[in-house]
Parts: sequence; C-alpha cells; structure tokens
Amino acid sequence: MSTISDVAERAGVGVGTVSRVLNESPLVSDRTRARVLAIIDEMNYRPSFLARGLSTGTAGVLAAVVQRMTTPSALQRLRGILDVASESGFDVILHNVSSVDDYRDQVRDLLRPDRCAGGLLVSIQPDDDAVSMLTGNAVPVVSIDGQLPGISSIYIDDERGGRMATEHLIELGHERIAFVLDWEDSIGFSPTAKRRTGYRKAMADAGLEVPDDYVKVGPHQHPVTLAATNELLDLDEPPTAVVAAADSHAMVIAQAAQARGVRVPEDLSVIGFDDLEIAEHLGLSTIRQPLYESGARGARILLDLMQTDPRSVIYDELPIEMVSRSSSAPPRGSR
Amino acid sequence: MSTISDVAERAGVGVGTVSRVLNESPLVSDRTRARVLAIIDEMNYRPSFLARGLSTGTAGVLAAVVQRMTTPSALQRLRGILDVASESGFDVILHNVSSVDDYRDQVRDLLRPDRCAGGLLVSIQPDDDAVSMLTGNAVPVVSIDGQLPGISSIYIDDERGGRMATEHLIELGHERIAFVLDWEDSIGFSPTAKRRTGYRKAMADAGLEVPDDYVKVGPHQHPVTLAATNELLDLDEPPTAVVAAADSHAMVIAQAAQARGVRVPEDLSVIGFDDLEIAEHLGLSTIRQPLYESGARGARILLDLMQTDPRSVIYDELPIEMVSRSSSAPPRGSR
DNA sequence: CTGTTAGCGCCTTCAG
DNA sequence: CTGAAGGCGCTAACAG
Repeated sequence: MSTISDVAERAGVGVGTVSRVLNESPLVSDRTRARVLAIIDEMNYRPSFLARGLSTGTAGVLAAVVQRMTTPSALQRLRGILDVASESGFDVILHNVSSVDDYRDQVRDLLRPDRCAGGLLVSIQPDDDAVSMLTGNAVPVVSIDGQLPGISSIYIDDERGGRMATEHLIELGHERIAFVLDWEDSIGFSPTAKRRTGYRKAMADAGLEVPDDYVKVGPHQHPVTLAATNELLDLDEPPTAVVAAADSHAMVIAQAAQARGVRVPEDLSVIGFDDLEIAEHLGLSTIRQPLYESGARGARILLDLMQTDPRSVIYDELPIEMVSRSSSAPPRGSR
Repeated sequence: MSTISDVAERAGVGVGTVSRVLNESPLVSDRTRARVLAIIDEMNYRPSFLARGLSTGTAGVLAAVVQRMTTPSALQRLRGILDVASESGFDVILHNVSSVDDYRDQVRDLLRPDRCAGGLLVSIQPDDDAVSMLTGNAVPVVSIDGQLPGISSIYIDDERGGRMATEHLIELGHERIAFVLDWEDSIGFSPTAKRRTGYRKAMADAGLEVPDDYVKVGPHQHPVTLAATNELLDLDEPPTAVVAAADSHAMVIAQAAQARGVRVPEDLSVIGFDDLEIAEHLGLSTIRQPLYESGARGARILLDLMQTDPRSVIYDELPIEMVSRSSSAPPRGSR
C-alpha cells in the first residue's frame, strides 16, 4: 500500500499538494495537478479511508440499522438506501437488530462520528429513552418506516392504509371481515398495530361487528399465519374476507385457504399490504406503499442533512394507494 | 467525544495503561484496571474506531459484495453473514453490484485493509482478470455461491441440482419437461446455467427430447417469467412439467398457469430451486440449498482466515436435497 | 506493572 | 500556488 508521501516524493512535490489534488482543491496549478494525477494513476494509489476519516473526523460511510431484516419489504427499503448512497459514493454498514434488549447499546455505539457519517433507522420502534438518546445525536439520523418525535422520518399513514383495505372489502359487500396478523413486539406502536386500528375503525364506521375471533395476533412467521388462517376457516361463521397486515401474510393465507378447497376470491377475499413485486404476479389485491422509495428518500434526506444542517428535522409522509387485483371480489351469493 | 487521554488524565494514569485495559492486556494491576474501567464507564467513553483502525492497520469491519441484491435468496445469505459477523463483534459493509462494468474497480477499492478486514463475495461471477486480482488480495476473501479458482469458496453442485429436479419429474412419469429461465448475464458460468446443464443431461440420459421451445432464456424478472410461461402453455405440445431455475420463478409460473385455468399439479407440475421459506407454505416442490447456512459458513470461514492464515484457500460444498411437495405429481392420464 | 513516545496516513493551517 | 509541520485518537515498543 503506497501512501500519500510516496506519491509526493515520486512527483517531486509536498504531501500537501497531493492532498489538494486528491480533494480537488482549486489551489493547484494545472501542470502540477496533471503530474500528480499521472503518478497517482501510475502507482494505483488510493488514499486510506481510515487515515482520511481520522483526520477529517468523519467516517465516509453510512449506517443502516434494520429491525428484523428477514422480510422482503426490508430488502426493498435497503435497496433504495444502497442505490442512493452509492450514487454519492457512500457505502453502508448494515446492522441487524433482532432482540430489543441490546438494541440501545448497539445503536449508541454505531451511530457515532468515528463509525459513520449518518444513520438510517429502518422499521425501528425505539422506546422513549432511545428516541431522546437519538435526538441531537452526534451524527444525523433518519427514521424510515416510523415517525419518531424529534427525528427526521419517512413514513406512511398505516392506520389509513388499514382503513382503505377494509373499506375496499366492505364496498365489495363483505360483512364478515377478519384481520391477520398483529403483533406487539415492541414498546412503540408498530405499523401493523396501526393498520389494525384502521381496520377496526372502518368496521365500526360501517356498523359491522368484529368478533374477537376475527382478529388474529402472533409473531410474524408463516406457521403462525397458517394456523391463524385455519382457525378462521374452522369457525362456525368463517369470514368471507381477510385483511392481511402484509403481503407476505396474504400469500400464505391465500395458499392455506386454497389448500383446503376454499377458493380465492370466490369463497374468500384476501387483501394484503405493501405491494411487493411478486404481489402483482400473484394477482394479489393490496395497499401499495413505496418501499424502495422510502429507502431512497431516507438516504437522500440524510445526505442532505449531512451537508447542510445536521440538526434540522424533516418529516416526509409517503403516499399509499389501493391496488385492486384478483384476490378480492364480492362475497359469494351477493348480487 | 472524550478521548483516551481524557480518560488517562481523569484516572491519573498514562494513555498506555488505558489502552491496555481497553485491549484486555494482562499487564495491568487489578486495582488500576478497576479504576480505569470505572472512569471509562463514568465518562461513557468508547475508543474511536477510526483511530484504532489507523493504528492497527485494519478496519474492524467486514465487507459483503452482493450481486443483484434484489432476490430473496441473497437476503437469506446476507442474514447468515450478519448473524455470524455480529457474534464476533463485526459489522458489515454492504456493497451492491449491479452493472458488471464498474464491478472491478468497486471491488478493488473496497477490499482493502483500510476499508475492511475481510470480504465476502455473494453470488459474484467475476471474469478471469477479476479472479486473479482477488487471488492474494490484501484482505482475505471468501466467495459464497460460486466456486472461484484460488479463492476460498462456499458453493453447491448446481448441475446436480438441476439434474435432481428433472429426474424427480421424470420419475413421476413426465416426458414433456421445460426449463425456465436461464440467463447469461456474466462472463462465468452462472448457477442457473449449470442447473440447465443438469436438466439437459437428465433429459438426455432418460432419452427424452428437449424441443428448443422448451428452454426459456431471459433476465430474471417476473414479467419475463410470466411471458415464458404463457409461451410454453400456448405451444401445440405444451409441457406437462416445468423445472424452474429458482423458487421465485416457480411461484410466478404456478400462478400464471392457474390464472389461465391450468391447474397445478394436475395439469402442470412445477419444481423450483432454493427452498425459500415461503416455498413450504406454498406447497412448492423444490431443490433445497442451505441459503442462510451458506452466508453463515462463509462468514465463519472468513473470520477464521483472518485470524489464522489469510492466504490459505478453503473449499466447502454444501449439500442439496430434493423436497417433494404438492406442486409436482404424475402427469394427467398416467396410471 | 506503568508512563512516555513514536508512528499509522491524511488534512489543514501557516508561512513563504 | 506550494512545502513544512501540527494534530486527529489510538497502539505498541521502549524504558523504567
């Protein structure tokens, strides 16, 4: 690994001059610049990130903290982040948070100037302490998929989404509508909890009853969804439609139903949430939210904050949209 | 941000001593250690990664270079990497490679000691030049999902997988078997190309014909798969079974078939490749490969290489397995 | 056992 | 416009 002084020596100039051409300072004559550049190219020299970072006081990397990086939607968000970051020449450190316990320490240690130049929180629902810890953090932080007080956030109106999905089914004529699958795995209000609230409000507004059996709760895992679906279909009065908290659930629900001879949408309408890429090809009705865009937008705002005012707070609500496909239809026997 | 000398001063010791307790050197008296530790805790001090890295000559981070990070399988591999890395206290820099053009430069700049302590290549198929560039790289590199000469690699026998899938269908009695979707998007041999080779060999061994129409080629995108499926079903002699190059294709194929009234598996058997988590719940027959494990194993080997001999080369072939579910069955009209 | 000091490679004044 | 020198925070070698 050759160093800046190797280059300086070889070019017959001082290290300061090399540093200047490296950082595109105008204070270098064209002739000198050309010579240095030639040497750099010839030696295949690249400045040390470590040394540069130590000297400038900022690591040239972004950090993304992701909760449950097991979902397709997290992947989409990540892609948006990566694309925008790399456009600006930033790589990104990925940190997966699984248990809520150690979450605080991990984030505190990662979101520091000697680790990264900025942080992205993806689907993180921190408790109040964690939020206040992040407020005025040394490096700017943007929350994606979660509106956090005092922290720049990209988010959608999950409650409205849950309501839209439910109203779509109500408009089709459904009255027995179930909700699968909410889980309170954290302190704050999770997106799925908000969607469920929207579902409940829509049902109430339409004067429709929600039996306790109709709202399924549990961790977001396929087997749980599967079981929930079967419980629903085993009821004396099974629902004619299901609002799924996410497309990944909807897919399993539809499959589980069909596996026992319950046809979709003839016997059971299913609507998802997210509009994953595959939803279109599976003909899944859903509430679309801009996943990729949320990541891209978040990264863009973060980069902006880094350059301008790291302490300012920006809120950005992304639009959602009802997408009607072939997994939802009027209930059997309706006119 | 307090520094090591702040701590030293506060504790009434030299920076060397603080450094020693930081690095768990035995050359510190228990009393001194306790005092320093107390101060560290009190000041909430954390050593600078940047400074430490510069001093030790190695960044405390791993780097993962992923090709087309859009697939669920890439995500699984990534999870394996992250879990193992974080166990050992490493974070990982994620770098997505989309175009093959700039790939070389990007990798060369990223896989250096001032950027990371080790690199993981995920589903990368570099050309010969790139491979030789990586051989004897300054930081150790492990290839996941691709056996590269001179580079430690985790891989499966894709050709055998393609053969197994095809033989499964042949054993069920199928004779008209198609293959969807291969694409040569790189210099080296892609996994899907190898699977297709296995498919062809199995067909040839069974004395079965493979019409040109039966092998579909194109970029790995859902719309392409959809079109390929419809072309297949529009044939005068449509196949009774399809070998899909990946589960993500298989899902689209099955859906596309059912959408036009072709039932799976009664009218069309479909077998995938990967065994994504959702495959089980969709009842998809498939060739299972250990995705998560490939990432975990790769990371483990990399960490090992970093500690022991960075230049040694380790090959590790992971097992694959035929998983029979409800998307494959004997062809219509067979006894 | 512990304090001191010399780098690690780069950026950034400060003179010239 | 350019060279020299100090400093970023930490580790490691060297005296004590």
